[in-house]
Amino acid sequence: MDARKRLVLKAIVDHYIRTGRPLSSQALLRKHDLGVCSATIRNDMKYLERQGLITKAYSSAGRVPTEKGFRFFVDWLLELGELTHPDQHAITESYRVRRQEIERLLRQTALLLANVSGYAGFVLAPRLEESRLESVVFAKLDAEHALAVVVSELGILEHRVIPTRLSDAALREVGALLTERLRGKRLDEARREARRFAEAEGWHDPQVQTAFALLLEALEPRPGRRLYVEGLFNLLKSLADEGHRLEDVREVVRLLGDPERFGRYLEAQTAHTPNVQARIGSENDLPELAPCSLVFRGYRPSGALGVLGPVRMDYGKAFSLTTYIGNRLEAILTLSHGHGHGRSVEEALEVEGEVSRS
Amino acid sequence: MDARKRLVLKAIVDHYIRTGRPLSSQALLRKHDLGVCSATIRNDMKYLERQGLITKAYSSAGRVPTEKGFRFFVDWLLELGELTHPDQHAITESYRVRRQEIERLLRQTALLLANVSGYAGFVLAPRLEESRLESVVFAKLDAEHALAVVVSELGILEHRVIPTRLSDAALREVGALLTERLRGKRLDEARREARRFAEAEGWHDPQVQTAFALLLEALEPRPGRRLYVEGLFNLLKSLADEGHRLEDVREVVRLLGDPERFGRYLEAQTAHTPNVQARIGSENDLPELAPCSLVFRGYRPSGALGVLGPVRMDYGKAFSLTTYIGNRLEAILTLSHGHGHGRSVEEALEVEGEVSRS
DNA sequence: CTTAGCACTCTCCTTGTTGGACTGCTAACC
DNA sequence: GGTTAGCAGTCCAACAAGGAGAGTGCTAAG
Repeated sequence: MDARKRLVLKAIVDHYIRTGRPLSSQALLRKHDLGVCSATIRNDMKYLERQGLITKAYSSAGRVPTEKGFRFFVDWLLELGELTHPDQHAITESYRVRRQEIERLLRQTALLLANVSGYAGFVLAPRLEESRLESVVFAKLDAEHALAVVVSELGILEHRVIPTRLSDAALREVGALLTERLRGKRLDEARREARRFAEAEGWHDPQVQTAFALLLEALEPRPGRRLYVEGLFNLLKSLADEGHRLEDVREVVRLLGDPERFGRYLEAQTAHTPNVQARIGSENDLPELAPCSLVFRGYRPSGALGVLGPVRMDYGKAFSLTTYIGNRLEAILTLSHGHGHGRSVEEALEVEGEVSRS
Repeated sequence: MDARKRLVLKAIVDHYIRTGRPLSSQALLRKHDLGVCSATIRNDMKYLERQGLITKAYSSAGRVPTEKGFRFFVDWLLELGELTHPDQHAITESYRVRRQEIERLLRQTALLLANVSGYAGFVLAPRLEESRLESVVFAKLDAEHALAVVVSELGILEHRVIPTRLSDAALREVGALLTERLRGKRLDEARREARRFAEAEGWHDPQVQTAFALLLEALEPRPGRRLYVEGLFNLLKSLADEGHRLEDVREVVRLLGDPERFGRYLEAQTAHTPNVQARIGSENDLPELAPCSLVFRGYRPSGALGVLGPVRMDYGKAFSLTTYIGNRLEAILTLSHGHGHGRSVEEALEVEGEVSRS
């Protein structure tokens, strides 16, 4: 395909992304002076149409990109820019807010993806099963209850109120013992270990037995991974602009309300590569996503994030943003590795700043 | 208004709620044999129309209720039933899941409202400012960090990772002291007291000062109250069935994504009475809620919950459900009062069962 | 107050018409 | 070969017109 044809395709996609309208051969020339007349453009368009890259709504309408056209655009024509300075600034500011637990951090990230992109943003939490346990802490709340906190290298995984009459000192002892035995183990290993531990005859005190049982319950794997979705309104707005019907859109909302299903999908899609990818319209295996495009990537360890917008989304921005925020989040999460959890976000960002310039 | 006219109105509203279609005088007679002919019904309809209770889309269409008609229906004609047994069972089952923190409890409740009603469900958290502080607990996580937990009578209000090098013993001492001084105070009083405390010269250790500063930050009032919304898909589905356009519906979604605004509205609406109320369509002061009806109530202490559905919602079910779940939640929350927080939900439910029969 | 009957109104669906925006094609041109 | 000019052809979108059907409003009688 020669340069002019690519330019014609790019012009059609750009125009369609901006306006949502078809582009005619003459209108194209009005914008870009290619030094040829409209008939030539029409011939090019014909070629592109034969390739399945563009189509027309009816025989004498202007051309719009097909999904294949978007795909070609994304793969070959998209100019990946940097995020604008204000956007970068907003992201930095947003992460600057005090120390975070993993849950808040991920929700914040989803919000950020949504706000900056103008579409919906989502973050799939890492597989906590695989993170390594750092400590188990008990804190006496009142005579009858204590708080059990499970901390991994990623931060606080779980905190649960458990009923126990054990003394503060006894609780601390149990916590210390558990921490010593379980530290560095993956969560699932830790669970097995703790279970063996609880069943061992060595520990006769029924109070301790009960505390263990409850802790094990707190360690129990969640049915699915957590999924944070924000910016639903943005998504509805763009899909409305694109002329979609409420009946189709609501199925998208249903999917986003089903973390199980959507999470599994994201997991499958990021299994082979952590790189930024796009799934355009019906390229998505989930039929309800047909009106949408997904731009997403994996992040270490074992998570995924991205934005969900209309097929005619601003892919350039979506790609930059997903890449950028993915790097940030990865830096924040992996920096706490081995340094004790809860490291200040400011520190993480400073180091990340260096990393990103490398 | 005589009995037959009321019956005609009820028939029209019932039919409209079920099918979303207008009801003609003849169709009405086919359903309910009133012993009169269609012309009589038409006269009744004319009367109801003059009262502004029903209307017709055009001069020769059947009648549909106006919002005023719905209001009359809700106020005078609605037969308040009990929840069906399966529904009650589902609710009980759902609350039976282990001990909960307030956040999980409220989210769970919103989910329950959504699932049982088939519309969207929401829960506005109580004004935490007004709940009385029970204890402040610190737990050492690692050399550099500790977890600060603020517990009120409602349960765990806030937990934050704070950086501190204080020893475990010192932390416990600070916690005990704080608890002693602050217990029983309202959160805002406690904050002032803690601030005085921190500024008092008596405490010179900069470490402790820092810990205090961070704790104060954790006590800082959230910008707004928490709002939990679930079942958005349900809402979109009903609004779609009602023929609403995506453009209108998305404004509702926008509102629900703005806890600040929606929360303030609920607060204002429940300020005068905790009873179940309905706001039908444009009775709502928020213009974007015009396509919806709100059925809601307050619950002690100072919270609100309810369902958000289409104007042609099943008000009977919405009322029963909101009442029932409100009572349950109230029982769970107020029972923990003074008994130490985190009381088992099972116990609360048992007592609640007795209350509801009284 | 109720009824029967009829005229009337308005929607909904189909059909037709027209203007305009584009394309596709062909033949000539470089 | 690629490119151009011109023109025929296609299709939509908007509007108008007409007919069937559903349901009301009204009037006069019971």
